[in-house]
Amino acid sequence: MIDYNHPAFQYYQNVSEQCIHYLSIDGVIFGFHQNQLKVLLLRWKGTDEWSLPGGFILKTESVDLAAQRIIKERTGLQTLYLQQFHVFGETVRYNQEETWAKINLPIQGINWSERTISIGYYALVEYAEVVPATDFLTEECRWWSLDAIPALLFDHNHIIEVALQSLRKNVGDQPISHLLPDTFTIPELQRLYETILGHSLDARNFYKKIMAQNNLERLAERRAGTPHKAPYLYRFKVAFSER
Amino acid sequence: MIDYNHPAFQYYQNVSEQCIHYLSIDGVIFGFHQNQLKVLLLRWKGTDEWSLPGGFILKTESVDLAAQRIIKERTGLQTLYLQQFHVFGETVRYNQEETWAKINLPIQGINWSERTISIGYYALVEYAEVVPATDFLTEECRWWSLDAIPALLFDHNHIIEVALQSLRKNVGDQPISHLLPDTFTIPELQRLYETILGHSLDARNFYKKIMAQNNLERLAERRAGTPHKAPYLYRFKVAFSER
DNA sequence: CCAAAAGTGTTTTCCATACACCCATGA
DNA sequence: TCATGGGTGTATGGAAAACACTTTTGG
Repeated sequence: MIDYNHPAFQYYQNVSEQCIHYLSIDGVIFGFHQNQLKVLLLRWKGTDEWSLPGGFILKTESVDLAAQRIIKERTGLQTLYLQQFHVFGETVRYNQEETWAKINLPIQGINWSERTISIGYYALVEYAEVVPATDFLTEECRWWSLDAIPALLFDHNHIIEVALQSLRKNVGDQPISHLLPDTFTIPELQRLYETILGHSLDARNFYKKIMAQNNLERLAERRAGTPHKAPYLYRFKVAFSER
Repeated sequence: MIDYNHPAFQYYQNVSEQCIHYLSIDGVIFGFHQNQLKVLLLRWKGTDEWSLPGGFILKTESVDLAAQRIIKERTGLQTLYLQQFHVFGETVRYNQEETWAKINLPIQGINWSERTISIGYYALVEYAEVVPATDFLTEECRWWSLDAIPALLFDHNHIIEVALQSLRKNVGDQPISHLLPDTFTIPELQRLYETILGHSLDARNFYKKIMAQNNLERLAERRAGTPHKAPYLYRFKVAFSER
């Protein structure tokens, strides 16, 4: 049952010593590219199975910092906007046998998680700055469009769903700027809101509302290389983007 | 250091075996009485120190059910409206030595929590139905008005603050009816909203807004025994209160 | 009759929505 | 020149806010 030479064995042994049992973190990393909201997913070694990035909390580490560490490792980012959004605490969150069979790991015999309570965090990151990195259990890390996400391992489809609902509900408070590059156009910003909210917005009303907040400054340049009329570039005013 | 005969020792030994380490639940139980928002607090045996009710999660129990169990034990209620609102995961949430000295318990030597991550839940309950009950570590359980809460043990003042912010933010979605008795008056309902929101409301606008939701039915009777004009009694319509 | 709270309607303001035309650009 | 998306103002409707007087009751 247990392959003591499997790298996962060593990993879980370390985790078992240094981390808090029964508890994990799952990260829903949102990015925005080509007018689509994306999440970063990992493909497990030797399989076609995908999951969210996640990890465990060191006994000496705050939960927020654990989430940062875990997500920094997958994105290469130094600074992160993170938001805790839900604790998934059911005793049976998914079919364990089925899942372990899928990921082909000899960990069902290890005295680690009969169950796991997961604290969900979502991150808002700038797509272009992310350098996706796998961990040693996975062999591919890449962005998926929200509307094309496959059936994931564990209950991760559900977690993404809850993360999105939470983001949607709180979109007014959140620093959406983190999802965008330094400069962007108003139509791009509108697509972002539309994708998060899940419905289209009126361009004129959107423009008015955004401008009323007085958070953007228009640059002299316009976006070059578009097939049509070149849109102006904007940037979040510093006081705002520093939030 | 360790008094093996102390009842707390036995308790923590059981907890240590059956419950998840490093993790706890704290409950902010909101009630409403005499036009004031209240929370249920516990006084620790032989001290003047108060804290929120809390407890631990059985290894075999879902987090939501653990919260229900813990709060049912302190309130005697059979049904509860509960809302998970935040995870408090700092490594140092309060001064442990100081706190343990205050509560006068010989648990600092027990191999239990170097730290505790706490999942915060708030409950909305009907004040009059609650029969406050102590646990074996405490000798008094009673309601405190939100604006008269003393300095509490642990970081519980902070937890209440965060719970209140969360309730305030979500007040529109929450089943406020759980905080009220079966029948109540419009001014009472208004006081409740005012207390949660932290500012006063215009009675005429409030009346219009509440009535526009079409959730209340006016009863034939009025509230008796008031020193002034007797207000009508109302009740939430069944379809609404069943939510 | 006086003090205090209950009960109620109208006006105004503001925010959200609906809506259409011209402009710039690349193909 | 045409197709496509960018950029912008005005008018309307509905919700929220401002606002005051009459009614009821106990003392």
